Amino acid sequence: MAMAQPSFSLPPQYDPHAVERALYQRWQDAGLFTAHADSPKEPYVIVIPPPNVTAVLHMGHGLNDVIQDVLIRFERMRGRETLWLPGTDHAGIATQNVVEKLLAQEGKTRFDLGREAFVERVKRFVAETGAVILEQLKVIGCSCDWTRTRYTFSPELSRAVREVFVRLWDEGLIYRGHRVIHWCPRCLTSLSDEEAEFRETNGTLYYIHYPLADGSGQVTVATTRPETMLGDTAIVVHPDDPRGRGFIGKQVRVPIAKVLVPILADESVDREFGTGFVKVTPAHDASDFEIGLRHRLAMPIIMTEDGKMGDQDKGEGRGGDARTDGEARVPAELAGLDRFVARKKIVKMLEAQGLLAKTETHRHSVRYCYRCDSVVEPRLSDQWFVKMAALAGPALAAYRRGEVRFVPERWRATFENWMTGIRDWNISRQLWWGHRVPVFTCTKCKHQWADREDPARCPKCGGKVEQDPDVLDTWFSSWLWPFSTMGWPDQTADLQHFYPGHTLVTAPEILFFWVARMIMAGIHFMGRVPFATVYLTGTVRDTKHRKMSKSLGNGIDPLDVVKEFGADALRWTTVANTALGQDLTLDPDDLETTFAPGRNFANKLWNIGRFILAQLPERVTPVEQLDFATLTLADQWILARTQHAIEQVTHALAEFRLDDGARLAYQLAWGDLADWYVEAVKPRLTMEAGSPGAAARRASAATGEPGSIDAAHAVLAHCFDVALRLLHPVVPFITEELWQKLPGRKAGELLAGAPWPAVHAKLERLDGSAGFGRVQEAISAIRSIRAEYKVAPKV
RNA sequence: GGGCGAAUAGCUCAGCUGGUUCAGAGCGCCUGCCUUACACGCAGGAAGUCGGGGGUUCGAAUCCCUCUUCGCCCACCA
Repeated sequence: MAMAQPSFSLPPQYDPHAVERALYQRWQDAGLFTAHADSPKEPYVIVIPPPNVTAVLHMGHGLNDVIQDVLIRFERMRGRETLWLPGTDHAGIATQNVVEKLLAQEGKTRFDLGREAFVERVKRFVAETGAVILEQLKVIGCSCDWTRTRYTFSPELSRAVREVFVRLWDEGLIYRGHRVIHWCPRCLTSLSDEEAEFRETNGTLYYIHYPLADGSGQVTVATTRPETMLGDTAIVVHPDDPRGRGFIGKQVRVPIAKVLVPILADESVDREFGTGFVKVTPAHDASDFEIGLRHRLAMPIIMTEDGKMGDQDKGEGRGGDARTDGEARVPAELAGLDRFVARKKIVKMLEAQGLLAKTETHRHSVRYCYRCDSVVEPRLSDQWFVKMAALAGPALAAYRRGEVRFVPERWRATFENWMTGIRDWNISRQLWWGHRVPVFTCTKCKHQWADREDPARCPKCGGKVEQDPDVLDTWFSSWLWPFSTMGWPDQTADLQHFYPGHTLVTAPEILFFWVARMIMAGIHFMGRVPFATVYLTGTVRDTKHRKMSKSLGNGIDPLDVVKEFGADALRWTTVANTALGQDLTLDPDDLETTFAPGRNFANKLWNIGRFILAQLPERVTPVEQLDFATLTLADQWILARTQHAIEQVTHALAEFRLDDGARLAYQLAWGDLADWYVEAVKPRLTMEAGSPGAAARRASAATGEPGSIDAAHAVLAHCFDVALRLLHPVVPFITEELWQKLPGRKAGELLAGAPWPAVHAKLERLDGSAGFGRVQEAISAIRSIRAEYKVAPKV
């Protein structure tokens, strides 16, 4: 008796490339990603952390954006009006650097072009190559609302930036600060505290003798930056330090600079460190600056903006010993030398003069520019600052009222710490690429104000007006992102409907840069925290636990992975391997091991689908309409398992435990449905055709029970359908492709827009006796014995 | 100097409020299978004193203390 051979029209191997692009297009054409501000549905909003316009997709984005997409797709299926707002950041320093490098290849600098032409050049560059990354997000399946793509430097968002600046100005929260800031001698701009990152560095501690002016001896100081001695205007010692006794009040001669400076008492000196005597360079060290203020010291700048030794003594002194403000602090032999070259030379000079006491290796934290890795040079300068205490207070209060929470929770302490000890924010950058500081000064009456529009002349005296040449910190536009993207300051429908949003997914590295500031801006300008939950991801690392980075060359290109394994494989590995907030370790040298599991799983689904689809008739009875009395133990078991999985997966995803959700759904599809149920119903399904009586009821080989083909079809269709829905947020392509093929599909119906499965309580209760569990145990035991005694499977 | 995270099978990691889904998954390894959905597969199997040491408890991978080793963040480490 020949069995009917099921004819499978589908190939046995799933080919992601054959379907991904078209499916994405279908989703988009169906308008599934587009949010509607007039929707009666409850909104669910995520704003994307805008990647730099010059960025190309790396695994960090991959992790971040896939997590966001899983959440968005989950909530979309749960019936929320989802808005995932995409966009890019103009990335002031980063982008300017990129274009400057391009210019350098032509042998030019930005100064050769001039400001206007340079900005035009950057604009052109951004227009040509910018937003590549947004296209890449589509390749990995991100369901962003592309009708709402935003850019931090667009006219609309620039208007919001300007509005915010003017408001803060009018509130007195922006001021001109004269102090030592972080200066990047390569980028030629100031940096905020956050942009000057600490890095442990092996340095040298130089002990240098400073001879007393009266020739009665010398004091010795320790410094890691001997070149700054040219800007010394005092030596300080702790007032209670016995070593200082007899020295305080005397003068020393600063070697090489050949100026006289006083020895003063200051309580800030740490008596445990060095010699107890500290050289004070007020213009080139933040704490020395404080000392300088206390003692009204002169503050000569002894370096040029690009980090070369140069006599730029602007006579910043406010009293003090005016005689020490030498015109020639920088001797000719040092002038023009790079600071590190000068350091070596100065050390040699000191050695020659017998003034170098000793050197020690010294490991300490040095600040580096976060964009170009240059050693940051502290430098006295005038910059625009935002008073942060006024913003942090209300934000912290809202946070403590529980209006925003962090997952994982452990970030609480870090956040609160920073917020309570917050420092004013240097927002001016000496760059050309960015929002121009909207501060205007009358050349005639010196009236200074911030304006929403570019004024033609001074409103007070009608005099000529000059705009501040600086631009704003990139993050000064980023911190407005949750509402500037929705049309603020206009009260748009989007703003009213979609603000505040719900979840922010981002890397902990930008907790201070961005997240904290968004919370402050949200509270200050909108009166509401911009999101209820901040999900802080882990970091993507290689197997040596090094952060993946371009410079280390240990990165994985997500697009390579898509090419080789498919987008779902990339997403699967990413999601299934990242427990909430834990780092994601991937092996760049073994993509096969890293991404094959996802590819294999997609293929498994494909084949479960092939099998089931080959069995199912045109019309399948909905499970709810089955006569439960006719269900076999296996039927009951898989139905109950499926309901249980719905509960578990839903709970896991709602709690941001995406890895659990993914694994639970995987277990349902592969472990339960494929491994057990499909095998259990095979005998029922593949029996002889043409005998309606026998076909209707026949013993199931697994349980010895009767079972109808009808029921088997219904159960298979139901459980597979549920599994596809549960898996869709994680692996959207393969699930959509298969779901499309299931019987009863209406035209235009898409899984991406289908409802999330609900638990049928009736079905869940079916397996009360745990009957099939015992069958499974028995079968496993028999298989063990068979394997042990090498019994052929068919015997 | 302060804070945080990690240490579980050869590898990468789960294990959420302590106890019948607590010793798990994937990969790798061993044995047997091209069983008419899938060898990107199926069945079976070996493999961990849950970093060390104390403690709380009737009971701890799970809670407390401590130590060790990695890693991260913060701090005016001249």
